[in-house]
Amino acid sequence: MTELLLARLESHMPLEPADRAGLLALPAQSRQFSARSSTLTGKLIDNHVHVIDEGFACRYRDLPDGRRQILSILVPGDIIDLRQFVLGGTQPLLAALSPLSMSAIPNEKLLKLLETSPRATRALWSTTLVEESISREWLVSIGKRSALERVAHLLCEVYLRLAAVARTTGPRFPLPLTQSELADVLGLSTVHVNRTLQELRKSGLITFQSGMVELFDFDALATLGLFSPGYLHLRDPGKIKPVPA
Amino acid sequence: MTELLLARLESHMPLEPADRAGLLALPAQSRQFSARSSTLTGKLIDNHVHVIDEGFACRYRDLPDGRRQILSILVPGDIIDLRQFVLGGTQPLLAALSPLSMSAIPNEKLLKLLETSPRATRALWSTTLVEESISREWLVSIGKRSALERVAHLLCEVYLRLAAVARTTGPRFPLPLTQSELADVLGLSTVHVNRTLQELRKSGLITFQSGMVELFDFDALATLGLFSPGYLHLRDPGKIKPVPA
DNA sequence: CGCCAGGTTGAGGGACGTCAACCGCGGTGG
DNA sequence: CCACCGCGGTTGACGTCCCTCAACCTGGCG
Repeated sequence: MTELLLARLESHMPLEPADRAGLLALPAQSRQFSARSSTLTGKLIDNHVHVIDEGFACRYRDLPDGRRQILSILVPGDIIDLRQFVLGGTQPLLAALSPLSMSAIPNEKLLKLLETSPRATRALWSTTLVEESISREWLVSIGKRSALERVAHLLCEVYLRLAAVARTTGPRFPLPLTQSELADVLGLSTVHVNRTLQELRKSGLITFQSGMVELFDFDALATLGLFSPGYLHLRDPGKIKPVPA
Repeated sequence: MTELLLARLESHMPLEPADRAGLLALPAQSRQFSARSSTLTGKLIDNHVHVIDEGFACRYRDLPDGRRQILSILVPGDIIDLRQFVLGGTQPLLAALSPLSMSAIPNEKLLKLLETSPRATRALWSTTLVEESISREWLVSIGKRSALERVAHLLCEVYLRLAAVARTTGPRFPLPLTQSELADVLGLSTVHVNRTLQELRKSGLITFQSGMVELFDFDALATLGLFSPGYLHLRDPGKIKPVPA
């Protein structure tokens, strides 16, 4: 099993050596997905739980008339189909936002681990609770934050989430979303996202070109977006400090 | 432990007799809260998980400048502080929307059960996943649905959730929210909620007075709100026909 | 009887959406 | 090697859904 998932689990709650060993003993089959923005549904291995090793994906829901809402952005270390595994039923659609590399763990192996390790179970449970916490913060964004605040908030969030899995280089990080996809994340129109990004650029707070973001002043952006990192449940949120302009 | 919680757990996934016995053996202390719209934070019993037996509550988040977003509506059978129990950290604020009756289960008893019953663990895990699923559907509402659609959708959701715990009487059910609170649920202003409710009343679809709702045509409301009940993960969604796609 | 929270109504405004171009660029094929 | 194509980004004009502000109304309650 991937080290990355282990780091993710431990970033939310501590584990004992025995749990760690059990998790590391899980067999993982590596799998690549190249197509961008294509649906992943049906391409994942049945009866396996997938962990993103590299790349970005998203969950989304379509309304009958073509409206689309992106429900979550998935980054390295995120677990794709835990909720399907636990809850069953139908889940939101999945799409790749970039080339993806994933590890697939057979459900029955995972099930066996969960039956013997309550702490590992709680660690996995925790990851789904953190995701829920993020969903809720997005509710606050879409419900109450202005367009400018929403964009600022999202950039802060993604920055910290990527920093936690060492996918940032200083103040820069990849965010392979088109402005239209960003609009579907934020509950805005493409045009308005465009104008909002321009405003942030003109303020000298960010750059955003070809899927790469640079944050020139994280603190200012956090203030602007009414961002406070508690909801991400990172154990060391203060460790990451931005590079000033 | 309350029968209600057991019914809730089994409404999402089947349990074995042993699990059921373990859950029923949990000691529960009953607790009443009378004040309406007051914060519950600090009034719950520490190191206990609470289950709502009767009444309504909500989770909410305040922004520094006074904006408020209600993140979830909690109805009988919902578990209040499972995520605190599993994940720790800070959680959204809680408020009572009506007089509340709750059962409190000591954390350590629950912990002991979870260590011996993986299936009960998954059942409880499932309840948090269903809540997440609801949060996500709210994201779709606030992000993409019009005001009229949002109100219609919410009423359909609450109706089915209450029906699942036998808190509806025919087409009528309690919804003890002011229009201003409804606005904070739906990401709208109070005034616009008022006008939207009037429109639904004039269409003959609903009545909504002093915290009681009556749905005259659930199917029409579901169609209007682009409502499809899958996300609630009820095992018996009734004879409600879903909206396609 | 008066207060007050909640509900209702109207006028006016603003943030964001829609529509429709146009641009720049990488990919592709002739 | 260049013409073409199409997607993503940008811009302007205009429209609208929803917000804000500010009354006023209503009913329950002390």
